[in-house]
Amino acid sequence: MPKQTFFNLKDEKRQRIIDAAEREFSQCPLYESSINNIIKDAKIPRGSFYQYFDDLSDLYGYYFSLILEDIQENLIDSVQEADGDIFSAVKKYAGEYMKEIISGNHRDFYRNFFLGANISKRSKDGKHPGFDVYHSDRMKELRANLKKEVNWKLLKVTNEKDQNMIQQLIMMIFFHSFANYFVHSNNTDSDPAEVQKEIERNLNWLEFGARRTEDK
Amino acid sequence: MPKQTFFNLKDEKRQRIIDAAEREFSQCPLYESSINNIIKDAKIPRGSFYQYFDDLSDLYGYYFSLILEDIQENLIDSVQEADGDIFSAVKKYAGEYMKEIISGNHRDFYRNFFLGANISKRSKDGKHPGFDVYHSDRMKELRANLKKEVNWKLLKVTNEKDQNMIQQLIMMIFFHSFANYFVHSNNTDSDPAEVQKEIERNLNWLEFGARRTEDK
DNA sequence: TGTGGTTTATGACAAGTTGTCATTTTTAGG
DNA sequence: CCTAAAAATGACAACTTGTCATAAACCACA
Repeated sequence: MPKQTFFNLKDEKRQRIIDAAEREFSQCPLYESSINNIIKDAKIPRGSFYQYFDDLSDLYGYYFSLILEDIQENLIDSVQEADGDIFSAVKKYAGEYMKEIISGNHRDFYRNFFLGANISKRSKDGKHPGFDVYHSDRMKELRANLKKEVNWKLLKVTNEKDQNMIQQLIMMIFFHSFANYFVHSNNTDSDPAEVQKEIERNLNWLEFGARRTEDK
Repeated sequence: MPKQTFFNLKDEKRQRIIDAAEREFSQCPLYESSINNIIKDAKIPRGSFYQYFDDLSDLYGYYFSLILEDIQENLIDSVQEADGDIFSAVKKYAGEYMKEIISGNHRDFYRNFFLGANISKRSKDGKHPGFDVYHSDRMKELRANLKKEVNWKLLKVTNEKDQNMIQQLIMMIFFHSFANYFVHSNNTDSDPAEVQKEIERNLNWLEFGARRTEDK
C-alpha cells in the first residue's frame, strides 16, 4: 500500500504518476513493467518513487484498486436500476462493461490483466507474498453500499458469509468470462455480443443450478 | 512452450531443470524468480536455458502444466469412484486435495501461485502476452477422459460447449476457494476442514442455484 | 524574520538481471 | 573416419532494482 507521502502529494503530481503507471501497465503486464519507465514518464527522480511505494507491485495494487472502484460504482447503479436483483443487474451491466473493456480507456490494461497470471513479491519478512489490492476506505464504503442495494430476499442466502460468497462468485464468473474473451480475442468467436451471452449463460448456472432436478 | 531441444534432453538433465524450477517457483512467484537461480541450481549454462525455453514464463507455464496434469488425473479417478457425479466427486476430492496442498510437496508453489496475480510478457511481435500453460497431448487426453467419465445426464447440460463451461466453473470455484485459504492462512478461520466446507457450499450454489424459487 | 527540527527530494551507485552470439563440442549418418 | 547439423557454452552489453548520503523544502514558534 502506498505510503502517506504519496497521498500528501499535490494532485497534479500524483496524477502524473498514476497516468504513467496506466501507460506502463497498459503496454505490458507487471512482470515486464519497469520502474524506470514510469519515473521517466512521470518525470520524478528514482528516489522519490521509493518514497511513495514499496515497489512496483505496490503501485500496481493501488492502480488496480482505482479501476476496481470504478467497476463497483457502476455495478451499484445497475443493481439499483434492477430493483436489487443482482443477477439481472450483472447480466445487464456485463453488456455495457464489455464495451468499456473492449474500446474504453483501460482497454490495454485489462488485456494485460486478464491474460496475465501469477505474480507478487518474495516474502521476505514473513509478510505474505502477492500483490495486494489497496483497500481504500472508499472501496469498503462501496462494498457495503452494494450489499445494501441487493435484495437478498430474492436469493436463498440467509447469512452474511453467504452474501459475501455469492458476491464473490458472481464477480468471479464476470471476470472469468472477460478473461476468456481476451484469450480468444485472436480467434474466431470473440464477438462482444457472444461474450455477453456467455456471461449470461454462466450466471444462469449459478442462478438456477446446474443439476437436473426432475428425471427426463 | 518449451522447445523440442528440451524434450530431447536426457531424463536426468530434464528432471534437474524441473526440480530447480520447482524450488525457485516455490520460494517466490514468477515476478521475483530469476533465471540465474535456476541455472545455478540445475547446473546448466546460461545459453542452454535459452536453447530450451523462450524465457522464464515459458518454463513457468510448462511447470504449471505438470501440476495441472496431476490434479486432472486424480480428479478423473474421483469422478469414476463417484459414478460420474462430478459435483460429489469434486467435493470429495477437495478434501484430499486440501491435504496435498497444505502439506504436500508442492505446498509452497501453490502458495505463491494462489496468492499471486497478474503476470506475463510484453507483447512484442503481435503474439498475445500472458504466460501460456503448455497444453501437452497428455493434457488433452486427460481432459477428454474427464469429459467421458462424467455422467452428463445428471446435469442440465445439453451440448459440448456447456460441458466445457461447467467443467471450467467447477475448477474455478475449486481454485478460488484454495486461493481464499492462502489469503486467510495468516488469519483465524483458515482451518483446512473449514476450507473444505467452503468449497462444498460454493459448489452447492452452482449445483442447485442461488435463486429462491418458491416465495416464502 | 530567523531558527531548528522534521519531512521530502534527489541521483549516483553497487549488485544483480536478462537475452545474444560467436565459438566450441557433440551427435548421427554415410 | 569425416562432415554437416544440432546442441552447449560463457563472456558481454544493456538494462534493473533498491539504497543511502546529501540537499532542499516545509513548518511552528519566538
